[in-house]
Amino acid sequence: MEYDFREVEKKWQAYWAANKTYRTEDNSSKPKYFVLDMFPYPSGAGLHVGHPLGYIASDIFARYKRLKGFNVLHPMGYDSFGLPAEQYAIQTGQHPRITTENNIARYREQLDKIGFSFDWDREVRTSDPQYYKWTQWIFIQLFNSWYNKKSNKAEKIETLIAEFEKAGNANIKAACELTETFSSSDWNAFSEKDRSDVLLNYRLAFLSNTMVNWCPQLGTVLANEEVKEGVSERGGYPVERKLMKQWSLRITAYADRLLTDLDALDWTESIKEAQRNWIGKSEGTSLKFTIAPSPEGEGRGEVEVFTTRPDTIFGVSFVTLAPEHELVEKLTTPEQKKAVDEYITLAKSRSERERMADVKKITGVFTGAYVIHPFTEKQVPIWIGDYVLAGYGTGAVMAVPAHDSRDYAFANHFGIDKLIIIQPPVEWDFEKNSFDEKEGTLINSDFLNGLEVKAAIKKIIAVIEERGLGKGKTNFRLRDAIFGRQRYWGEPIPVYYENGIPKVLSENELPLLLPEVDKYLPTETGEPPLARAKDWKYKGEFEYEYSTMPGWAGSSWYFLRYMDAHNDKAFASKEAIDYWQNVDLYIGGAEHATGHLLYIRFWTKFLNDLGLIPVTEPAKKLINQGMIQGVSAFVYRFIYSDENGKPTIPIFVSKNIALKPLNDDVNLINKIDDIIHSQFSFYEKGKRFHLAPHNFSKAHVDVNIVNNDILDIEAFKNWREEYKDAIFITEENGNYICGSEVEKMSKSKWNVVSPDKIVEEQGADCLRLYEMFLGPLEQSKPWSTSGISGVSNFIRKLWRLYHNGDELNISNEPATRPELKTLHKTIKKIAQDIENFSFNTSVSSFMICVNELTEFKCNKREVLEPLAILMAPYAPHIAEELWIRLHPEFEAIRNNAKLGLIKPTLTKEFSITYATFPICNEDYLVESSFNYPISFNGKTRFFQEYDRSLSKEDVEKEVLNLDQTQKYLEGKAPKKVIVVHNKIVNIVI
RNA sequence: GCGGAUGUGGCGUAAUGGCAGCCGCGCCAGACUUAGGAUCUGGUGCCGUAAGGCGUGGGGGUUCGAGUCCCUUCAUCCGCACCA
Repeated sequence: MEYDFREVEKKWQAYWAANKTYRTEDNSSKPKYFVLDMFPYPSGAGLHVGHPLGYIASDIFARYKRLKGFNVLHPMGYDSFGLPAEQYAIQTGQHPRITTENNIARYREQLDKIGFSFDWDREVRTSDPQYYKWTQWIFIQLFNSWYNKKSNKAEKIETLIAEFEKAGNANIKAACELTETFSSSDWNAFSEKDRSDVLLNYRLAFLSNTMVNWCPQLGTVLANEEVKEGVSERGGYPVERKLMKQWSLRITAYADRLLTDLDALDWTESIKEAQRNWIGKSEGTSLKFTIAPSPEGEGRGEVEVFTTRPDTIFGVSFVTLAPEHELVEKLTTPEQKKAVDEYITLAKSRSERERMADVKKITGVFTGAYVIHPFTEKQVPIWIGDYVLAGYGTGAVMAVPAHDSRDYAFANHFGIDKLIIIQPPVEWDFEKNSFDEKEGTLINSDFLNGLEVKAAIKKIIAVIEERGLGKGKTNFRLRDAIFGRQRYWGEPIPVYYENGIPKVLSENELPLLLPEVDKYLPTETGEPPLARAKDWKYKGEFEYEYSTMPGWAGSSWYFLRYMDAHNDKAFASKEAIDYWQNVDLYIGGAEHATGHLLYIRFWTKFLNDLGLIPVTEPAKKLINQGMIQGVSAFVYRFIYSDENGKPTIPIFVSKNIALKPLNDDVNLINKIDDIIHSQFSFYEKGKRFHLAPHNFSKAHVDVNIVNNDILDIEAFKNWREEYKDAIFITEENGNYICGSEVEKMSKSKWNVVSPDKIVEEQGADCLRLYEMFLGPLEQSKPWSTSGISGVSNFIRKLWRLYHNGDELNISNEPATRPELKTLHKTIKKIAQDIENFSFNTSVSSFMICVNELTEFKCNKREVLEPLAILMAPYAPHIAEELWIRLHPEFEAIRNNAKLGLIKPTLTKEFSITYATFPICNEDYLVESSFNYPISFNGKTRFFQEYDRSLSKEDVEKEVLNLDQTQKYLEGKAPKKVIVVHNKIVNIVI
């Protein structure tokens, strides 16, 4: 009888669950190993075949480590706060909690069918009050902390207050935007509100007026990484810039550490590079320009710019301010006021998307004001341009058109002079381009003349600092992380307002539960949904903060919660944290490069600063699995309407007809003509039909009703009510052919393939092996099931190796040397592959191994028992079944297991999960002779076998004496003979 | 524009600087047969009857020897992008 995967998989899944086979103990004499997957957001579409890719890989690794004698923590949970459930709630009124719970139940069911070795006793859900209690708790710690630049870490806010009381803020070096200094007596005289305002400038969680990405359709602000190409990542709605009072986290305080600590991490270079890019460290100089006095002679202060090229100071021909710059209003002359006001209104009205779409479009306006060049004393005009960003540097730049391409474009557009002050080392046409490189010799630059660029930068910084014009400064592209979302389905921010002063809840008041609301929409006055909650007041009196935390809050520390998931005294116990430390192997998608992976590092460093955890990084090693893309299917709908402009019964045209060039369409016109004539009397011939490509609309169709591009027409008619009576124009053979395209797998594209079908039809082990067999883990690839039969056959072949018909057929005789060679070769390969995360090559090694053993007709226990263990990480169900069959003495246990009668402690020992990974004995791999490839000028011509112990010199002698060698030498003497011992012989003629 | 990655049969892919194409799919031929999406055997990079020749996106280089290292160029994918 064939291997019955359905029965076997079901049996063992029930057994593992009943006996908690994968439960992890916190205290163990074994070394620890923490394997973590990025937990999923439980979406309504369920698990698709892309999800398990990473999970299977991490599961293999976790199982391997168990076999290698490690105490493995391999948990799973859900990132269960988020937008889709809330959008669904808005549409249907169903509480997001219900939606989320349903989705989680479905995910769990799907995950269970794949045979993962997760310790479900440690499951976390970010939307669980027992979990988000601690998310809120960490927020409170952030609120109660400031960043001390002297000690280079976060400290309790009390230390800061104590210093203020003693000496004001003069000696404080903090990550802070506040520039005014105050003395201790000032501080002591401040009102409570003043103190609160001052402290907000220092707190790591703080409230401030900031430019935010506002998405009107979603009714919320978004973080920078939630905005892609000017539209929201979720939903694709337009995003605009807006000034709002918002909670933020001072991640910029950690910019330098987040950057430098990357070097020591075993993460892929591309992720590290993406983070470096995102943090965007840039070293330069701040520089003050005095504003030329007004015609009335009054001084008007200074404009401060940031530049990385202070050496180009003599090439400055104008200064540009961002439209939002605070000096704009003050500077603008009466004559220019109208133009400037118009420009600023225009700049504001442009959405982010428009602004980004026409990056090349140069806009700007002259303010009418001038600054005085600090060295030449000449007047330099001040312009406004939206190529200057308000949020970066000082929001103002000194423009050097000859040596900066953006300034160049601006100057060209407005006809401003360019001053060439660097002699490029190569021929350069300044009529065509600016010369931006940091090389060349300074000219027309007074005391910098003759210096090379690098030397000039050094010298000018010294001069600038000496004259007090500015100083060396480092800027980061990284912005503080906006933390409030005007949404319902998230963690409430544990803050209330007492007389306008924000205050945090105390620990024993946590969790601050998410209140019930009547609708999940903003209020009529534009307040977030939480403002709808009835009688929701702190101590019945004070208003709570109405915004909730962003999606990334809960995921920024979850790895710690797995260590001690049910603790209600702390986010995790000290013992658990000290034992588990941090994640040894983290597997997840590369799309989190600048979001989640930056935030989780930030929170880890923060918690470390407070002495709460011993590590400064969340994960030692990170692997990014590739994305499994979907192959979308399309139908081509012929667009037409009746005389009232209403669409009538849909007509779908098969791909090859729809995509035919225009001239070939006569038949189609006639065909559609006939159909229309027979169906609709109102049709006027020739009036509405002009066949052109735009007559077709291409629409996604559910890939599950398409097979090899052929549409299941009946299923399609039932798919949507409006297609019930649809008409199909098929290919000649009667098939309707769909178009196809590779796209990201998503519900909206109807290309989601769930793993369920494969598990149902081929088994979980087959899915696991096949997903690994697909190719290197880190590579993205479109999903395709062609080839799965190879894996399926392999599993049956493996089974037959252990069985004769229905009976187990195992011999206790000693194995032969070739059999042992095959086994040990495989042991070595599998161990190497797993450690290199090369799971695809493992699968082919298994195939080779089973093919060879089948050929040997090997049924020796000495070989087949270790083989079962090797297979166990990849195909745990069949391996477990073989294991118990190999050990008939476990029969009683097996029977009891079916009844769920066995104590967990007892069963664990009998599960293959806790067997010992076999050790490769190299002795079996070595052959006594080696078959040398004999090559001439690098081309292999024939082979010759020699004893491995034969020396290089003797091999050379022997080879040269061979008849075949003489044949290829054609009587000539070899110029050179290279013998690489036990590898190759190359004869150069 | 900057950064990261990838280019190998019909397809997915494999090769510590040492026989290019392992393993699988597909395809071809055959065996068995209760006719199946089963199993087994053989073949399958391209050109050529063969001997042989040509082959890892293109060009160049290092080397006895290059898919692999170096330079250059092209193509595709991903991330960031007016960051001064």
